[in-house]
This record gives sequence, C-alpha cells and structure tokens, in this order.
Amino acid sequence: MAYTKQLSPSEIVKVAMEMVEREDTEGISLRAVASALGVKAPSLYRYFSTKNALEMAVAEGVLRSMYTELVCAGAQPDPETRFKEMAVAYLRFARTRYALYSFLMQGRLHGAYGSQAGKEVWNLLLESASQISGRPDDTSAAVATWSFLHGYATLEHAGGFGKSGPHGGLELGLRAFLDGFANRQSDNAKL
Amino acid sequence: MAYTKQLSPSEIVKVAMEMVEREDTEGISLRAVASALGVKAPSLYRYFSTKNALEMAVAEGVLRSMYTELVCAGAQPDPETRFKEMAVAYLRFARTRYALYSFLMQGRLHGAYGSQAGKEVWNLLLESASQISGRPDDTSAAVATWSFLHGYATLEHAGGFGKSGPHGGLELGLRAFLDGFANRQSDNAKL
DNA sequence: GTCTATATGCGGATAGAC
DNA sequence: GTCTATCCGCATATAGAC
Repeated sequence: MAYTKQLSPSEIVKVAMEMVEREDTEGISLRAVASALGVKAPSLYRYFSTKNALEMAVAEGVLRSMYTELVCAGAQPDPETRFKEMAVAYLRFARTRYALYSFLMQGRLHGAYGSQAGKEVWNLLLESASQISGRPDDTSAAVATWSFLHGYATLEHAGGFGKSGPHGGLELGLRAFLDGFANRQSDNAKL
Repeated sequence: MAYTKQLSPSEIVKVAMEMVEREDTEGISLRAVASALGVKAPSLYRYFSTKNALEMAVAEGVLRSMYTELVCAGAQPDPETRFKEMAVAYLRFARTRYALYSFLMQGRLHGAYGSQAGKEVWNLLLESASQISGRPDDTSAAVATWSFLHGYATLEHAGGFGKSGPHGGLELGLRAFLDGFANRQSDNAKL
C-alpha cells in the first residue's frame, strides 16, 4: 500500500496560505506547496487542474479569514464605533498578515469577486458605511472607505510614509469620512 | 571596429520603461530589455551592476514622469481647484500608465523614497493639502489624500468595484477631505 | 493517489574571447 | 564595449510506471 497519502483540497489551500504568510512571498510555487505537504508537485494536479485554480482557492481563503475578523470587530451597537473598529480591524489584518493580504489584492481580487466570501466582506463594509451616512446601500461611501483603507495599508507597508510616519493621517481621514458621509448635499456632485 | 554600440544608462532606463508599459508586466527581464536595445543581456552589466540597480533607476524615472504631470495639473490659483486637479491628474497617470505606476508602488517605493524625484512628488502633494487645511506642512492631510488616491487607483484597476462601479465614491471622498481638512478640531484626535 | 522522469520554458549572473 | 558560451536555478505541466 504505497502512495496512500490522501490529500484534500482544503488541506492544500491551508498549507498554501501558511506558506504565503511564512515566506512573505506573493507567488506560490507548486513544488514548495507540495514539499510542505510531504508530497511531490505533480500530485497536486489531482486536486487543482492548474496553478491558477489553486491561487483562486487561496484568495477565497484569505477573504474568509478577513471576514471572520471584520465580523468580530463590527459587533458594536454604536454605528461610529462600529465603523472605526472595523477600519482598525481591516488595517490590523493587512498589517499582521500582509503577504496574504497582498496576495489577494494583487490581481486575484477580480477572480475572487464572485465568491461568497467576497460578497460577504463587501457587504460588511457597505452596511457599516451606510449606517454612518443614513442612506441604504451607500456604495459611494463604501467605495471611498475601502479605497482609503486599502491605500493606507499598502503605502504603510511599502514605507511610503517615510521617516515622518503617517502623522495622524489615518485618524484625520476617518474623521473626515464620518463627518462627510452624513452631511453631504447631493449624490452626484461632480468634480 | 566591431562591438561599438555604445549604450547609456538613460537610454537603457528609457527602453525599460517603454517595455514595462507596453508589455503590461510588473517584472523586467534583462534579456528582454537588452533585446529591445539590439544588444545581449551581459552588456547591460556595464551600466547597472545588478538587476535591482536598473529597477531603482526605472522607479525614479516613473516618479519623474509623475512629477511632470502633477506640476502641470497643479498650476491653478484656487487651492480647491488645484487640489482637485492634482487628484484627477494622479488618477489619470495611474490609469493610463498603470503598469509603470504599479511597478513603482509594488516594493520599489521604499528604494525610490530618497530620490530627488520622490521628494518632489511628495512635496507637491503636501503643499496642496496644506493649502486646503491652512496648516503649513500638514503631513496628516497629505497622508490621508495619498492613501485615498492610491487605494482608489489600485482597486479600480483590480476590478474591486465590481459591476456596480465606484458610484461617485471618488467625488464623495475628495469632498469629505476638502471639508474635513479645514474644519478639524485637534491635531491628534485618537481613535 | 502518488511517484519518477522529462519536456519546455523562463530568469540572473559570470568568464573569457574579440 | 559587446560578444558567445555557460552555470545554475526556478517554474508549470504531462506521460506513464507503481
């Protein structure tokens, strides 16, 4: 009874996620994932027909992890507290697991967009921003918030804020959004 | 008199930038750059001792291009108009030359940070944001603005806004910043 | 279900000839 | 100053044995 290791898709994804996080690399190598599983690369093709299929599964796994943390942070009765806590949780995820976060964002977003986890994360953000503005399904506010948080996380990691540091830019931006979402005049104020 | 092609660092950087833009790739291949120059890969080592050295030079070139466009857009007397025009110009650069923009932002920022071009771009942003808030050297405002613009550009390209589109999120965010930078209470309002 | 062996391709970098 | 030739490493993916 040789060759009876018995892998599973979820086990492969789990190990792949751990590897991305540990190696701090954006790219996955089938050889490396297989090796971490105590197996050779060709074996993975029984479970994922291409490398891209595995990557998509990993991206969805990252979204599920993110969802879990955001839900916990969002368990707050006060809308403003909820908004701030979710923002902090988003940045904490990006900071502490940046390799996974980056893996998801650098090109894998579009593919993971249709997934259940993707919609759930988006809905969390949308609901929280809508609570602030008082408008149902406030896509504008959610888009602005997400852009700000994603940009901040990315620049912070890239060292874009330099020696001076962010200098309260995060708090200032969130404060401006909290005030600006509720008190805006018209929906489509053009530039 | 064979082998007398005579390259130059600036010529190599120029061709490398064109290649990144044309091929829409984040990575540079020395072979490909050399080929585009009508030369073989080892020749490049006369001008750049490593691949990384060339990449840094390219990143600086991208920053110079960006600076040029931002300066033009910022030639506006009214502070608010200037702020908006520079924001639009920033996004236009990221959109129309995304491969170059991405090349700069994905890990090359820290290296290009000390360059002259890097400081000049940052100062443009800093001055414009400071004009809005009325505070000299308003790092907080510049950090918030840059984060928002960078995040928006990245998510837009990645298809993160999905089928619904940004839905005015850009305008809403900029409006919130324009209002929020000037009318804030204290400098270090913590979350 | 996993293996070995292999096809095929990419990449950076160096030594030494011209 | 550029070349050829080469070393060395990485990768995805497939065929067919066990």
